[in-house]
Amino acid sequence: MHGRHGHRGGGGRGAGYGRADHLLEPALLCSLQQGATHGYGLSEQLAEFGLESVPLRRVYRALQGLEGAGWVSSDWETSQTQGPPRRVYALTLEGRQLLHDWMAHLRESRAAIDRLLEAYERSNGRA
Amino acid sequence: MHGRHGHRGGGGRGAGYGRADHLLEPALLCSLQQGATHGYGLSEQLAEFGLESVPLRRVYRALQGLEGAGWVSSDWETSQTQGPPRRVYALTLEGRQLLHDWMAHLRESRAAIDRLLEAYERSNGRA
DNA sequence: TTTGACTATTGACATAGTGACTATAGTCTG
DNA sequence: CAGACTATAGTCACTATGTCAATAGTCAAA
Repeated sequence: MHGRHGHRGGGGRGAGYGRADHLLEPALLCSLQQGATHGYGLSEQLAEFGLESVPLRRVYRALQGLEGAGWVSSDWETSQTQGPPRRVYALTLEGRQLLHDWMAHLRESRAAIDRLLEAYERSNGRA
Repeated sequence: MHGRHGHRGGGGRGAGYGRADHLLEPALLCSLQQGATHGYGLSEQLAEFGLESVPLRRVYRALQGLEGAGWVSSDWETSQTQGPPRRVYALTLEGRQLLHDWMAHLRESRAAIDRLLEAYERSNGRA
């Protein structure tokens, strides 16, 4: 049996074994924690996390997935835009919980990376 | 095949956002650095890196991919096994270089995770 | 010697995730 | 009006992964 972190029913994203998986979704949720925004704007905020080169298409898809799972909700904003209508996303309560869990998961990922890095330097006889 | 891993040289390469991805391949290369082994054995060694729940099938596939790219090489070992013949993998020189690059990449991933974790704790008003 | 547990690798098919290209459409500036 | 920028989404091809199962050798107990 796999030690997956199975909670939250949305069948979708199977993070599976991979400790150090996508940073995109957690980064989006983290941004949304500071206030609702639309995908295009979020895409620009990703630079803060070093995710500046994530394709826009992927940001939108991630948001659609997050919404499908109930972790964010969206509404159209038709005025006050600098272009066509925007779909503005907001964190749901469940999303807030997920974000919390996700952060714990990331701490594990970081620990796994550390173990690997240490093993490399050890067996490498130091650089 | 495994398109990515544009690594080495070209600063460009599509990466960038995919920071914290697979630990499996680097972990395999890291293990192989300490001596050649077969997939089944490697699969057991993965526990050291916290990757105990990676499906065997995936380990084999990863090794096939690594070999296809020239980063490891393999030979059959028919005697001295505790079962059927084993395919024993060894790091190539290119694999050694890749491992080095990969570790640098992992340090970046680690930093990205840190940034995210910090942003979370900051905007979260601390837990 | 047959059975079952463990070792060991791989094939095949379905499905999920991604990249690249394309379509649509509103706003703003000149 | 043209053209740049804002803003979101469809589609298709390719890749990665999950899952089930096939194959096969060794070893120890019944």
